[in-house]
Amino acid sequence: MSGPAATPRPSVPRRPRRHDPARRDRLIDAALAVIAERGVAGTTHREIARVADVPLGSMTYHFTSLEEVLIEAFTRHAESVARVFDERLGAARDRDAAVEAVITLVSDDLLGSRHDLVLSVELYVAAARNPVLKAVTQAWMARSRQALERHFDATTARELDALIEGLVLHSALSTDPMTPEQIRHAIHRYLR
Amino acid sequence: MSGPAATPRPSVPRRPRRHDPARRDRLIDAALAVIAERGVAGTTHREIARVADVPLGSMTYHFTSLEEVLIEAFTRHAESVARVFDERLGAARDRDAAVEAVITLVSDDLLGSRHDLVLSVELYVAAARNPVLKAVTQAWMARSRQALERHFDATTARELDALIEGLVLHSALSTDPMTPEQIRHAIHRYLR
DNA sequence: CCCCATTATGTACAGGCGTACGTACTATAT
DNA sequence: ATATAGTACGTACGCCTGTACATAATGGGG
Repeated sequence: MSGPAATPRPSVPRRPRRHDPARRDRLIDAALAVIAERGVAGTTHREIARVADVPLGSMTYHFTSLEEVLIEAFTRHAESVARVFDERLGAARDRDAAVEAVITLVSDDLLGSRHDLVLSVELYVAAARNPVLKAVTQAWMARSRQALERHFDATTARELDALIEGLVLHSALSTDPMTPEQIRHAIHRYLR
Repeated sequence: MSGPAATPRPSVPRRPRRHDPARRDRLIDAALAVIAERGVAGTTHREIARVADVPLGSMTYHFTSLEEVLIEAFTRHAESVARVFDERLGAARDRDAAVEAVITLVSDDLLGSRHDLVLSVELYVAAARNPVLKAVTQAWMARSRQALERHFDATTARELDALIEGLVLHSALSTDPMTPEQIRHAIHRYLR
């Protein structure tokens, strides 16, 4: 019989170590996926680790606390949405084009992704209790308003921003969300 | 020496039993207070019991689960806000008065209470994952729209409702919330 | 090529959680 | 006055959590 030297079969096999330089980034994306699916309340170290397929210990190595994970995740989300906002409005060359950009923004970008929609509302709630997240939210809002001010005066930009917020949230929670035509109608009526 | 009959000093004194018929109601209000202060995520049987000053066992006696507590609490919140909505708009006798009612609603009733504000956003998030709470939210929205339709056509009512939502949420999250004059300006501009 | 700082991995621990349940008390109907 | 249903109270159990930490492996700078 062969000797006991033939890999004594450890009761719990240690999984092979992986070379994974972008792991921290992946963890932040995994966190966003978990938040979108289960909410901040259901977001745990273990669940994020499961989704990203890394051991639990990896979470505490890359982040000092769960709060840090949430902050990094929401910062990334806000940045991502704000960038789309900037791009759409930056590409508009006159006021009419800007109005169309806003309609597309609401109908396609914001309402098109349930993922992003849920993340935004989760951020609003979290921001109510975490000063850092509140700052993240405010920076995001300021950036949106600034993008609108490329085409509209300050007062209009602020009010239009609020209207966008309302249209999106309202549609998100409704059984029959507003159609793109209805979105268009509302925005045109306000800007008429 | 006196016999051991002289109340043998139980190591943990049992608190006196109280006659408390309205306890279940109080628990729902306590739940709303906890949700407003700590969020749904921080709402536990024990915390609600602490706030209401009842033992833990009282929670499981009056409610079959924590989810039931949340549903009852949010239902009460929605009902309370909807009632104010109804009353304000019901008292308006013409369209101008209705416009004023909407402005008061946003400036005073909705933005005036941080408590209610937080509860509403918490409900939105919870509704994204709980079908019962989603129904509660939708019934509330339908009722608001119906109240508006006493004075405005259906399309205007829906759009105005969205604008209200946006103005409130936007102000709630901002460092410098909109003043009543700014609220008035936005609503008049949309309805002009 | 080798060293070692960096990264990966598994596990232990203390605390909080929802829920179940046995017991004690009391208001009310009889 | 007594029986009973309803309510109040305390506590135990198993599970999951965030976090700390000991150990192992690797790849890039000298």
